[in-house]
Amino acid sequence: MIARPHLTVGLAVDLVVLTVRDTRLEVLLIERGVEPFRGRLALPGGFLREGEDLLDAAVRELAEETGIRGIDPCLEQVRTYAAPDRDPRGRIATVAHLAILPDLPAPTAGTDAAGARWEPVRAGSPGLAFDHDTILVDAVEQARRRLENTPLAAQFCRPEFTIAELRAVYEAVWGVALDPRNFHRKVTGLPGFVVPTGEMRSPHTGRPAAVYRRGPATALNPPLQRPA
Amino acid sequence: MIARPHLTVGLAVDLVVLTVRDTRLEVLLIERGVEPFRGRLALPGGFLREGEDLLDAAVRELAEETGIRGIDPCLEQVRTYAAPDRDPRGRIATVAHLAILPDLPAPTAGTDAAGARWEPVRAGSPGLAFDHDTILVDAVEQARRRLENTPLAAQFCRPEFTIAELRAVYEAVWGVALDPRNFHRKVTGLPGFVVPTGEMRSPHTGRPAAVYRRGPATALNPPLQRPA
DNA sequence: ACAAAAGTGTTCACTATACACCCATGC
DNA sequence: GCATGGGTGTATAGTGAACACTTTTGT
Repeated sequence: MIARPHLTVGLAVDLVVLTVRDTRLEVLLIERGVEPFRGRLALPGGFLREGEDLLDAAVRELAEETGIRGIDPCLEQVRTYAAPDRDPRGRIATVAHLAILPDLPAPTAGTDAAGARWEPVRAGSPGLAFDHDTILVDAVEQARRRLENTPLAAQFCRPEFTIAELRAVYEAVWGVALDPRNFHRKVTGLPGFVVPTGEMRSPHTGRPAAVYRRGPATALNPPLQRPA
Repeated sequence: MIARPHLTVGLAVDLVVLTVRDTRLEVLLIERGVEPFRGRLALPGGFLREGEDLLDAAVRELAEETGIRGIDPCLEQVRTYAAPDRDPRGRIATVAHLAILPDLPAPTAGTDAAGARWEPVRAGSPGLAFDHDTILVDAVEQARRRLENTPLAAQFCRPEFTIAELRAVYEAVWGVALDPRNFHRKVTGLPGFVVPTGEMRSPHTGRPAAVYRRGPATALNPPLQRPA
């Protein structure tokens, strides 16, 4: 390490906020209200402030730009992007974060954003501003891996949920169909993943489903294997 | 995103360089030659320069501070650390990188480093400078996970290696004993992990072992499960 | 001959999958 | 009753751990 920095950069956080709506995986995007890329879709995010750590900044920006707050911040780093030419404004590095939320009321546009809305995660190229296409792909891949090894999927659900709702999350994120019977046994068998509340919930038609809450487990052992 | 950065920070890379020597997992540390923390052990690293991306900087710093170069840079990001008070010199963020190398000749001290040497990775607190204790723990954990899912372990070995050498890597990094027979079958059975060269190598005593090279696989399917 | 290390075959327990089946509700 | 979705039981195939055993070298 050298005593004096040779270069200072702007340091930003960007957020890939994922949810499952109507069995589809969707991402929260904003329409940029300022240059550069005014009018283009982009991930929410912004610059760090004095005295702020990365997570503080991510939580704050999410609230400012989309009105989403108060959510138990299920936030983790994806990676940092710092290519010299990634931002036309100059030398700016961004630390990408992954956030997983249950289906929520429509977001509200905030500062510097002309609009905020959910968009389905498509395979193709959504044409986002900056290098946000790359960031989105990396974050979705990380979310898929996390579902295998951590109880993260429960974060996509409201605090109380049924096994079928949890299964819908896995099917949406992985893009595969899972056997409802075997899935039920697997997750209820994994210690600490979900705990029953004792209550029941009636679907539109059919037998009522038991209601569960998130369990204390922090890692899944053994992991849920994603079908090849 | 806001048009003008509210804060600029010094951006550094730090390197957790791991190797396996004599069946022990070791990390490359430097003795700091300048303040702050002069004389304390630390991870090699340094600031980004104009026009450099993160990987460029990591490769350059490794060469400058330890004399290690020309190695196929098996380098990946761990995460970014940006707590406001993590560096007494001011607001400095660092992107930690993980590097995996085969056993090499002793490193040479370079600029700003009074010395560079391998140290065993201990469970306790090595008392490194800055927040490097935390970074080291995170990086080792990432290395352990990578061994399960990627052919990364082969990077710990020289270009040509025996299955027993590869097994020694897993045992050192995971800190467990593995069954030589089952391990042999597993890795030779995984498509693309290792490819036989046809040559043999005689150990000090005993039957000669077949020599292998790294295969083309980039992910292990199915993953090698680490014993609980 | 013997020790030591490489590599193979076989057994056994455990796990995942597929799917038949039963249960509880709305209409 | 019947359709619909929730949940359980069970047969079967596949996988991983344990370990006896054979092979090939140095001394």
